[in-house]
Amino acid sequence: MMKNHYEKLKGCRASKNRDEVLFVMENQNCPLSVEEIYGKVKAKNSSISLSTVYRIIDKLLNLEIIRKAATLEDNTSLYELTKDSHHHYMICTKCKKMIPIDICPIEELEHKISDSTGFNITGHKFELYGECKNCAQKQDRS
Amino acid sequence: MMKNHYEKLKGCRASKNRDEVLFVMENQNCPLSVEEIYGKVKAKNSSISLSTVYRIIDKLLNLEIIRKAATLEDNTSLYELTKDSHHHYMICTKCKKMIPIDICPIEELEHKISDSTGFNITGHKFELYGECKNCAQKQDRS
DNA sequence: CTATTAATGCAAATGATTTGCATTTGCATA
DNA sequence: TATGCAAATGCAAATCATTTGCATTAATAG
Repeated sequence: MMKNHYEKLKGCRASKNRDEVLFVMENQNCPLSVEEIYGKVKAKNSSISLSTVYRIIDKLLNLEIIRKAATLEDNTSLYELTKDSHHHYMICTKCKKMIPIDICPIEELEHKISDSTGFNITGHKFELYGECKNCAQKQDRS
Repeated sequence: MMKNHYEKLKGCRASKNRDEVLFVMENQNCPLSVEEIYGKVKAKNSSISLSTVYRIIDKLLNLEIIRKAATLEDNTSLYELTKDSHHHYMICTKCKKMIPIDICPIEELEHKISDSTGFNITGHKFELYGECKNCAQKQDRS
């Protein structure tokens, strides 16, 4: 029975399923879809239902323990722990590999734009799509 | 019967529906969803089916007469004419109003990132979300 | 004018996500 | 420790944007 160390979960009732989801997300180096999390939790043994994963994700989002990290071109959402540093991704449209981009060109822009428009910016989306080196090479052969 | 002036449609068979869709998009100052286009075309008179609009959008995308301009937080896609200049939007999460941003911080970045990673960047997504001045004021009263 | 095939309409399928509802379970408290 | 309530869960059904199968209509090449 793992003990989680999330201050933000203080008010919450204990839940094995939620712990499993968090465990999966802790031990991952890139954002995951709900379906992937579901698969990984089940693979470990635990029976869990897909809708439960969705509800856990929803709760973790509200508690800001996780954030939506990116959206694939097919609109599948990917999530990552908030404690991981903020960054954006380059997403290969072929193999779906995600490469973190260490630059966030947006934060400084937000202020400028916010000031000049009176728009209260609460979030932003920034993703690059393309082909990773691997997939580009594969295609050369065809 | 309007005559369209799209070189790119040369190979295509004439279609009143497609003309209507293009007409709607021409006379619009912000990106539209498929549902909105559908509504506007029908409002004018013409009977058209939603799936036809989807197919027309698909074709216009392929011909690069339109592009996907943004995606709302609920994943609805919005489209605009390619001939309109490339820009991004600030989207009010309350009233859905879209305010174009005249800066695209990404194009110059793309080269840098492309060079350093070997990633062949073909597209990007950049959107700001927040509350517009109007909606922020309304909320103050509550 | 006629054959070919793109364009269309309609209903059903998809796929991610959400929700209703009955059941289980954590946990505070009697 | 027993009891009750609310949160967590499972399952199936509902949603919602988008796609697709299939039969029909219509544009246009020859």
